[in-house]
Amino acid sequence: MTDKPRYKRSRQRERILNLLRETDTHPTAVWIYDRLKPEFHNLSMGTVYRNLHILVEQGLVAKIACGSTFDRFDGNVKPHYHFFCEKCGSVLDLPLEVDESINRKVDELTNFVTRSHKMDFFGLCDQCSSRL
Amino acid sequence: MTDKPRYKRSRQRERILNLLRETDTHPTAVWIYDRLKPEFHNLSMGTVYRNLHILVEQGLVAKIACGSTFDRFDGNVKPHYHFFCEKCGSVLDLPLEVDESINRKVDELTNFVTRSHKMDFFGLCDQCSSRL
DNA sequence: GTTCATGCAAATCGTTTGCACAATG
DNA sequence: CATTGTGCAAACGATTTGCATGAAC
Repeated sequence: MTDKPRYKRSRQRERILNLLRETDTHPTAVWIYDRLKPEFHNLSMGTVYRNLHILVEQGLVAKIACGSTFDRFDGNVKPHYHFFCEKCGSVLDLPLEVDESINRKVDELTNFVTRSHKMDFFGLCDQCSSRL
Repeated sequence: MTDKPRYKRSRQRERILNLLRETDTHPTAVWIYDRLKPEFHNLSMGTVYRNLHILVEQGLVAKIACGSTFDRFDGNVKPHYHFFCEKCGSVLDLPLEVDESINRKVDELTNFVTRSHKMDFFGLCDQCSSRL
């Protein structure tokens, strides 16, 4: 067994975290890469992914699994629900309150031990629905 | 523009559908492939994926996007929620009623037009929680 | 100076696709 | 016979990893 790593600071990781905290667009790894490339002109996708993984592990960033194609990342780790626009593909935060009590409801109906849940909504966003 | 295809019957596709209807384990493409390989000894993953895609398009099968790694498929197309065991990885159906009214609630709180939602629960399944 | 992070390229994994041939209607 | 389905292998896209070098502590 190897010891758990004690992470050292890295300019790249700090910028990735800042970037994620500055936006609410739930960026992809390439989006982050493209944004940071001018700043770190030798940046590689490996570095982006490695740091995203560390940030998720540290609980500073959330990974959003949307479909099976690619991941998005969220600098907002407070529990909240997402809306996926089926037309433009954007991912938006919902002002809907997170209902933690529903976890207990599942426990009552089953023999499972529920730790969390997530809820995703699908449809047309603000912009796309007004352009119909 | 090409015309929409008029699907012909295929023994492979019929077996895939039956297989999915006979199980509630939400199989992956490889699982289906492995099951059907003895029956069709020249079966290829391409055929499995192509047929799964057609079945989804026909509304006979649902694709379950879990995480970003691989897909699972569900022969039960009636709306229902899923439970993902974080220990053994199994995916289970929940006897929780699907709350369609929550879509309208999102519409009231936003300017979006919500067509559907999905809810996934995470924790320990029956078997895994009793073995602690 | 030991450990962790980086950049690069190659590898991996699930899935998709082009093509020649077989099966369906 | 016109069209769709199959098997095979190659291609794909997102992500991961091995390795030598560089930065952090």
